[in-house]
Amino acid sequence: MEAENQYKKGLWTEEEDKVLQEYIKVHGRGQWNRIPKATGLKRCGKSCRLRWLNYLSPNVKRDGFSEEEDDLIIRLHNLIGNRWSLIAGRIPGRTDNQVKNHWNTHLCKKLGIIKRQEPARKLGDDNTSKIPHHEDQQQQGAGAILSTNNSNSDLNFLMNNATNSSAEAMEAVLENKTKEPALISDAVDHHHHHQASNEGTVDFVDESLLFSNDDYMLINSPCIVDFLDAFPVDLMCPRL
DNA sequence: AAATACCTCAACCGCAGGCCG
DNA sequence: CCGGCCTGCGGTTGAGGTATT
Repeated sequence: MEAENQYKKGLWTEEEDKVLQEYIKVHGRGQWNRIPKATGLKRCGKSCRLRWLNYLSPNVKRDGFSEEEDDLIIRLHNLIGNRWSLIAGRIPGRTDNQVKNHWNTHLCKKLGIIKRQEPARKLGDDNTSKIPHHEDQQQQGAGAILSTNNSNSDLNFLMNNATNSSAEAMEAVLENKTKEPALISDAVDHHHHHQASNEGTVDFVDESLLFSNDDYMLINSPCIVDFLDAFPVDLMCPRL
């Protein structure tokens, strides 16, 4: 209780920023909880981390979002839902907070998405509501199916409701995800094949394959761009 | 010019998961 | 295995700025 009160809240001052920057210049990132003790800064470690990651880090871009970035965010959101850190990780210079704010303030409006008042339907809880409503898909994007929790039960749901060929594709992807990370192109091929033979259905791809390793799955790589092109917004949100 | 409404985004909060002793 | 600590994530809040009345 008392320990919490010793920390300041609210906007950071230039002075505080300088102190934090100096500390990180010398000691590097991490060990956030040591910062208040080491520097005398009246901020908790969590606050220091957030300030650095969202504002002070030289990697953070401060200018407005470009059309390309918007497009990327929309596509990724349709694929994986509110996984802001994953989305931000694919957009150089953007933080999860920036992406989240940008989505909530600009892109929602742009897409005409209305936030639902009722709690999100829990997958697996209710058999009668397992298949997403068309209306829901319109409002939140099919990616919202995956947004709350990509648990095994969700995965089972997806598998159960996928068409045979897409389920096979998923299985193939899952089998290979621990071995060859770049099998995404196979998934895309599979998708194209499936799309050609089965118009109007929605395929699924395991996000852990997509985002499992930062070293090889850069969003700007031809591979991931191909993949995103294979999942256009209108496919994921059929009547958007 | 003042009051009010609206918008944006930095920061906070609570929770979950990983790590370590 | 358990508990404590740390980090990271997503949802939410609210201060400050801007637009409107």
